[in-house]
Amino acid sequence: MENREIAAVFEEISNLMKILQDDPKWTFKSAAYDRAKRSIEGISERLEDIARDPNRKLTDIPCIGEDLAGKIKELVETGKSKYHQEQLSKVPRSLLDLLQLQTVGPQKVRLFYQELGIKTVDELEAAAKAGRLQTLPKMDVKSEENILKAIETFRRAAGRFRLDVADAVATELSEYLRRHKAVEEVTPAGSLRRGRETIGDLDLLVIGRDAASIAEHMTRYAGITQVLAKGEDKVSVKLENQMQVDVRMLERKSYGAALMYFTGSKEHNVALRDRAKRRGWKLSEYGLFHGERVIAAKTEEEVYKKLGLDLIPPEIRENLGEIEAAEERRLPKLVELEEIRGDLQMHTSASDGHTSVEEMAAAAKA
DNA sequence: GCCGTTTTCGGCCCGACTGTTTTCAGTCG
Ligand SMILES: Nc1nc2c(ncn2[C@H]2C[C@H](O)[C@@H](COP(=O)(O)OP(=O)(O)OP(=O)(O)O)O2)c(=O)[nH]1
Ligand SMILES: [Mg+2]
Ligand SMILES: [Mg+2]
Repeated sequence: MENREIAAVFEEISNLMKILQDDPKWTFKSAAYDRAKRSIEGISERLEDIARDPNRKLTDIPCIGEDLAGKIKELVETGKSKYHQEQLSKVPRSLLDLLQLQTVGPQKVRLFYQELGIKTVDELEAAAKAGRLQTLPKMDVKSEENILKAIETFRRAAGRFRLDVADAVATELSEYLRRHKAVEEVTPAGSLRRGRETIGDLDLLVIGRDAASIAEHMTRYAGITQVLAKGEDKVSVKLENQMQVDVRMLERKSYGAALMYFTGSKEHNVALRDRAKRRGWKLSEYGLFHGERVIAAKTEEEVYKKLGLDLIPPEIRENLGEIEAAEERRLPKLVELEEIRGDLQMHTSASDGHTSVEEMAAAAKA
């Protein structure tokens, strides 16, 4: 069984828990399955190999404890997890699709299912078109329209974008934003700044004087098909190529804390905020605070320093040990673009090449 | 369900936007 299949099972368990809500600690357990899923996705080695190796421990993997190690073993050995199957048997599996829709979370999935017996996206669409959703508590015409839009988006299933594609869009949008006179600085953040291979959406941090007029400027960009949300501090839009763009406006005095927040990852942010909290402080996108007093906010380096950490490069901000390394001043020195002299790839007779490693080496020497 | 320079039990990040909330719930970043 492949890692991504195991991750998919954990994701389903997490989502089923949110829908079922029959475990008193479902919020935390669901989050634990989520973290385990993300942790597994970041591992290059096959879990199956670790599970079968008597000298290795699955519990050495972050966010995997005794229980989840057992479930991984069970999945590797039998291809199934009893607990997963049990949870699946309680509700129709298609409810998991509903949870993928924007503006539809666990509470609404439960509401639609319990009140109207809605099990599938098609059934939800029919109910929305018939105006049956707006009669429900916490619902109205607008949220019903939003759901119909979300269903359209879901059917087009944009998926994730390659880093270079997202980078090109970010460059163009940044140029557009900078044309507005209230904009002082635009910094691409999120998974793009972390240099991930694929990008789910574009996150742009904008420093400027007049957030409201910047938001207005953003929503007038020509390539926009839908404005998902627009408030005083942030705007979310959908572009023609189905890419979502989240634009967050903040003041320059918060630049460092803001960039840390918007660069993430989520897991890294949660770990840092927890660390601040333990020290009696509070960390948010506005800064690091002791009560009302600002301890640090202007630069990333200052905020990390006050937290007792060396500046962590965006590429490794995943809460997979980098915080401990930064604390002990043993962060790795990452390879820089200028240091890359070229790209070399060779196939030898060990796989599908024609000559042996020895012959290749001899030819290279000659 | 995981995890530990305050804990092996008892916590688990913090804030913006939307809708109708009249004091907040749900969803999302
Ligand atoms: N503190 C905190 N920050 C969050 C949370 N969710 C997202 N963020 C921050 C960190 C993320 O890197 C950043 C952008 O959110 P995204 O959902 O776009 O995630 P990201 O860009 O990391 O990945 P993506 O490729 O878009 O799926 O916002 C959260 O629940 N808490
Ligand atoms: Mg993103
Ligand atoms: Mg985003």
